[in-house]
Amino acid sequence: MEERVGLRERKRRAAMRRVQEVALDLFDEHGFDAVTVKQIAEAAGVAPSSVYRYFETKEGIVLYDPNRIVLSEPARPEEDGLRLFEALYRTITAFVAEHGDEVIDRRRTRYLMEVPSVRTAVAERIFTDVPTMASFIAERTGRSVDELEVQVAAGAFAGGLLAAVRHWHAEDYAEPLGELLERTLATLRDGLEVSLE
Amino acid sequence: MEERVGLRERKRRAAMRRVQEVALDLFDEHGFDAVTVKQIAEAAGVAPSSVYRYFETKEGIVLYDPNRIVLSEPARPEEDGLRLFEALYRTITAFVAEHGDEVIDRRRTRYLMEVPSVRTAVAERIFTDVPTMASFIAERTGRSVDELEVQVAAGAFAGGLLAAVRHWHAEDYAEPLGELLERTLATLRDGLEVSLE
DNA sequence: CTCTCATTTGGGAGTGACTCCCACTTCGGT
DNA sequence: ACCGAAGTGGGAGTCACTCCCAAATGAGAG
Repeated sequence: MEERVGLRERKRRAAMRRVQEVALDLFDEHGFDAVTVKQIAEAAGVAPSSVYRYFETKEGIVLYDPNRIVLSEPARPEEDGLRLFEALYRTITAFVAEHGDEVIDRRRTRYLMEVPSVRTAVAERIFTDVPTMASFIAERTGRSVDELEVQVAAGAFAGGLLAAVRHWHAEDYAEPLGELLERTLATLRDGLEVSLE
Repeated sequence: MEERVGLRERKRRAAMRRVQEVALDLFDEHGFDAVTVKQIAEAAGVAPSSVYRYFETKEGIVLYDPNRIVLSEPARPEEDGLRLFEALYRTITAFVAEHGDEVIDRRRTRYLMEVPSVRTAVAERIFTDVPTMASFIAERTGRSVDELEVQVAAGAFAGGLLAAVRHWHAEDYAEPLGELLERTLATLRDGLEVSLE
């Protein structure tokens, strides 16, 4: 399972972490908008063009999660036969468990939630995954991806989860993530009306 | 109810419509990305700085709806005492009824749904309204706007509706909008699991 | 260990969205 | 007709992002 990684890749990742590090330092000091990519590149000792190669956009510098685990394995076997939400719940909580409550790098998160252009980038990324989510739902429920209900469900999920995370942040991470997710999924599962009575 | 509008405002709106018109022409011919704001301004006979004054961004040119009716009156009286979804449903269908099925200017819509940067702008605008939606929900259900469930519901709504509109577009507007909305709201109301069984 | 090839990096040149500013025009009310 | 307010044109500038290519540097073969 260990991915083989040469010097090349190691250097690249080191550089990326360094760039992100100094970028966050500069952002903390002057604010996201007041810092230029050129300044970041200089401070990190790389060329501006390299920064774009690494992160695509300025927002990407904040978005990048060096510890990210790709959990795109096409559904774990033990989730087969479960109803939709049970499967989802287990997938998500497994993910959270692996990371502890430290899914969150507070430093980055502040920008993810508060700087408008970065917020937008986050939303965009989440909604990029809507088709994937729709496939997942379609698979679990035996429906077609193209059905309205499936699409709406996927969109509602994305929107609901995004709102939940923003709420979590707004309340200063007071509620344990696990609990929060459970309540969020329950709301989505049981219907918006019922759960609001 | 008629808003008094002087020559100044009339000229401004005429200019905006003209700019949008020629912009869409140019987009149709060369593609959104290949057309510069300067070209649009020239073709419309205004200064580039005016275009930005009017629309804020290039995407804003497409977003702008000259026929938009502001329906932000704080809840119509006849909706009082209704349950959340009934009130929502009536609000939305009333809006649709007023506009016929012509809520949609096909020309603009194509760009709203297909050009990445414009798509993003649409999503952004919708999610800008989430706090408003949350207030609406909070009011109707006697809960606090700050509650997780309320926030999640508002986010899920936004995401669900966005997905519905995209589905509608993807299917070439085959289904009547009223029906589509009814199914969408039903899915959100009754819960994502139930309605997918 | 060395040579060669495939990648990656640095940095220069350029594009275009968007901002700032200010002199000039034009509208609205007296 | 006149004055003050608001809008317009257009010049100058910033910065995110792209394209390109020559120089540098790992990776693998012999």
